Amino acid sequence: MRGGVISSPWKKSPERKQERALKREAVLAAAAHVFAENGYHRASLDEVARILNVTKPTLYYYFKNKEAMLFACIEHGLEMFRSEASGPSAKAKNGLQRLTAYLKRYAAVIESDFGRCTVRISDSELSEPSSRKIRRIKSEIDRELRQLVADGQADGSIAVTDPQITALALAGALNSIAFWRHQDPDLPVDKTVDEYIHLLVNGLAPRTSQARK
Amino acid sequence: MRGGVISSPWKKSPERKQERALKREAVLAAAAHVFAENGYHRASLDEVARILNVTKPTLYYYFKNKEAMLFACIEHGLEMFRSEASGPSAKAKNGLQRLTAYLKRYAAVIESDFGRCTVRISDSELSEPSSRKIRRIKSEIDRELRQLVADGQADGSIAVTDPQITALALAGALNSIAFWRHQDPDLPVDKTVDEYIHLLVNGLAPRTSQARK
Amino acid sequence: MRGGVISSPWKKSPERKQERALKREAVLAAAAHVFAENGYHRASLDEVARILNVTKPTLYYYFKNKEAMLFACIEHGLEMFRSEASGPSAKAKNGLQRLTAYLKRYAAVIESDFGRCTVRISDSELSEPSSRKIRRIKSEIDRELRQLVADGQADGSIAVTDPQITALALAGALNSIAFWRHQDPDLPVDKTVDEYIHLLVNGLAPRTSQARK
Amino acid sequence: MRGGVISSPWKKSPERKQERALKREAVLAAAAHVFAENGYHRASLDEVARILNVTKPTLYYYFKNKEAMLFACIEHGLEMFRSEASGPSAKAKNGLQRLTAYLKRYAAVIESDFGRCTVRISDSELSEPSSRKIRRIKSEIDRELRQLVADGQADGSIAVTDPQITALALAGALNSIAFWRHQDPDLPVDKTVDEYIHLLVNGLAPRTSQARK
DNA sequence: TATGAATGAGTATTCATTCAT
DNA sequence: GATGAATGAATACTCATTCAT
Repeated sequence: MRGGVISSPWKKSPERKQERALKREAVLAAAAHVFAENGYHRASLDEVARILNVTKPTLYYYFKNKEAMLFACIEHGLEMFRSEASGPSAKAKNGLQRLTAYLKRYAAVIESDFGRCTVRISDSELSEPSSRKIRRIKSEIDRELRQLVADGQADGSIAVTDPQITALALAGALNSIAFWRHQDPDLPVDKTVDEYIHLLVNGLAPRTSQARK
Repeated sequence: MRGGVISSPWKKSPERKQERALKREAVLAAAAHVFAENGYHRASLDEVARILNVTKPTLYYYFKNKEAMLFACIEHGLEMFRSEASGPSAKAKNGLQRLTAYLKRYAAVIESDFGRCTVRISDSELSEPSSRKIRRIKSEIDRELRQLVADGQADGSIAVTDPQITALALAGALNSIAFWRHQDPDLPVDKTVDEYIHLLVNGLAPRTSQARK
Repeated sequence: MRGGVISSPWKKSPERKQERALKREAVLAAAAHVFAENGYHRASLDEVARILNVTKPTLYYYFKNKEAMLFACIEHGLEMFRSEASGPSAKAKNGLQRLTAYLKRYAAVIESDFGRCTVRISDSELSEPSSRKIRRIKSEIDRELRQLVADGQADGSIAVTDPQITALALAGALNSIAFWRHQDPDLPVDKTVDEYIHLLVNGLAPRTSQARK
Repeated sequence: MRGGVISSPWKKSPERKQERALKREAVLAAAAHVFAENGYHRASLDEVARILNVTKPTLYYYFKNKEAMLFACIEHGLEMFRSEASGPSAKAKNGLQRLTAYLKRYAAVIESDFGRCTVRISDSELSEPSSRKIRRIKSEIDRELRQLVADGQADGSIAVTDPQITALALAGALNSIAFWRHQDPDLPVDKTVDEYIHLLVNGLAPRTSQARK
């Protein structure tokens, strides 16, 4: 069905020489896809296996658990967010510009299966230890975002009162893309993200002296 | 466990005089709570029943299905959004003020179990006919929100380019509250909502002539 | 739905003065209908109640059990068979004629809900004591039928070797009507029964000197 | 309990080498047994599993559904009827002889679990699509039987007026064996079938010139 | 008498997970 | 490395039955 979306290293025909790591990644990608689409509980390992042209037990060769898969997916997604965070924003002049650039990259990550599944799936689906780890990473990301806001406050390019809540609001607004995106494939993504960010940067209220973006 | 959260008309001791409607509402409230907490699939009717001090089949006396419960929850949640929409915003002068007032009430609804479960649970959990009904109502709400934005545009109190995407962004930002709210009970709700709305109204970028809210 | 088939003494409107016996009969008739249509296990008391415009617990005022209803139905059905057995066949001259007349009446009973449910439903659905009672009555009926065959043998009007098995075959052939009758409502009943009996009397093989019926 | 009736390829001790097809057949045989004994609704998959020394979910490895099991049972039963139909009756001289031979084989099939469950269980237990398929096959079998009767009419070896109803009566008489057979294990089967067929061929009425079978 | 309300027992079904091969 | 086969645990749902009113 969606078999085309993910390319499987098993391929039914025997190119079966790939290294374990590669296959593990393929499993992860397939899992991310299914998790992103259905959420954790509605996602079935049968479907993951089917996408990969593999049988279910095979998945257990690469992951201990369904939960381990979810954990790896989220971890990977968070990694994407973090690596994007430290992206090529050096050239940007001030805090607001750096934040804006970051938000764009953040939105791009959300478009991916890993991003969507990271954003959509609640930590509470995981066991306490895993959940704790994830929350730790998430709060680091939060902190980074908050820091960007604070930086902007410091250099006067951003004017808000509470950086923490602002960070939540920013993330929340962008995260929401993960939820309706796949149902509403008509809306052009790029334009949407730009509009989102424009709103967040400029606000609803009209500006007398347009210092637009 | 969470037995305290919901007050049950059964109460083990037989004050069994309540009308069916009341009990049905209690079932609904319990279901909304469990759905909001766990999502649809992870929610078990056993837990709903336990909260109410009732056995599972009793639930079927009031609802045909698990799905029927979810449908009623979402319908009820949407009803709350809609009735709030037509709230006391008459006094507000311009479009932006009316929109702001609306967003505040919207955020209040999200705080409730019904609101949270309406926002958190994807339509795709429902059967096609039910899903269609829900989507219809949701798009009406969307339209109302969009209309508020457009009104503001018309009277010059709101400056955005695309009212539709703006509406999505506004809703998305507020909806995100439903996802972390219960995990992070430290943050003060009112302040959070105010900050959210302040951000959305004024944007990140500082305003030269502060015409604050 | 099938509410029209059975006339209910409750009638929603209050002619509620009938005697218990009458109502009990109505319950029985409704039960027989549902049993005949669906078999014992697929038959639900909800449907019986619905037909009667009554609630389920009411049925328990007239019968102890679902099983008691079935027992009564079968008992009643068997009673019909037996009373028909002793019908106006006195005028018939010989054993074959009396048997033929009996088979016709037997077939008529099978057409009724009681007959159908008596024939369709296996004794093994009942508890041992009830089942035993029913089997006793059934074997009496068998014996009567067998006797009719034997009588015919005695007066030379019937030529078979084993009256018992013959009786089973006769009953079996007619009973089969109960199974396809309601699905195939096109076939004319009378003609069918006549044809059945003609076959049983004359056999497949052509007769040189047609001493028809 | 009835564990002895069906031999299970699982056998608790692991001779686990059998092919899937074999096991699937074993499941089917067990299901047929339980269906034949209890009817569809009273039959529980627990019992099927118990007979096979297997857990219930295992059954789902071989069949999608309880209904799928029933469908396969009936289909298999019908297949038996059809393959018997085209049995070694070539040597038979005339239509009546061919029909008689067919009826004997038909009766033999009815003795089996598949035959009994095919005959005992109403199509209406199946979903519409399945039911339709079954009805189609059944009517083919009916047609074959009818054709045999008609052939006999044509060559003068059978004298009846309506071949269709005659076919129904013949099948009905034999089918009835499926209903009392297991309750009355004393009666000798072969003799019973012979007697049935003798009755159907020669009729009750004595023949002046005995052209017996 | 009749009913609303509730329940216990049973049943089909799903799915993550294991294990021998 | 991969799979066929099997399972345990959970879960939604049905239905006959009871009981207070």
